[in-house]
Amino acid sequence: MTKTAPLYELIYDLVRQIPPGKVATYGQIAAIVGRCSARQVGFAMSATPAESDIPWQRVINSQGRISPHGGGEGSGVQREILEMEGVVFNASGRTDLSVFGWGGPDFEIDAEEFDERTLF
DNA sequence: CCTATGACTGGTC
DNA sequence: TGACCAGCCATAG
Repeated sequence: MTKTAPLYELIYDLVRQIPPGKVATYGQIAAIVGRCSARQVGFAMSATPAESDIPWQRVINSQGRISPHGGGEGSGVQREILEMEGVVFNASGRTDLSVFGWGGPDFEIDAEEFDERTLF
């Protein structure tokens, strides 16, 4: 850890604000943070231990699908958690971001360049 | 400082 | 739907 707060902290804090039954995409998180791309979000998640209090399972890719980051079964567990939260998956293992897509922590965030929040 | 890498994204076939 | 290509940015060594 360096003296400067790693981008992870910002992402973690954001992920923690994701309500149950909702899912956010890497691009969405990156857009809210406004200081990185989706890849950094995924990288942050990889650095996030499963034992943390971070609902990393609520962070999925833009395809509304869970990223097969490790043992394929691991992603299966992630799906079960989301289903338990109230998220529904299709036969293809995808979720409807139009319904379960997270609209952000609120309509505002500490992001400075968060001008175009007209996504929804 | 430079190189390699990654749980991504969007477009195209 | 699934596979391939190129661009993206931060972290680690």
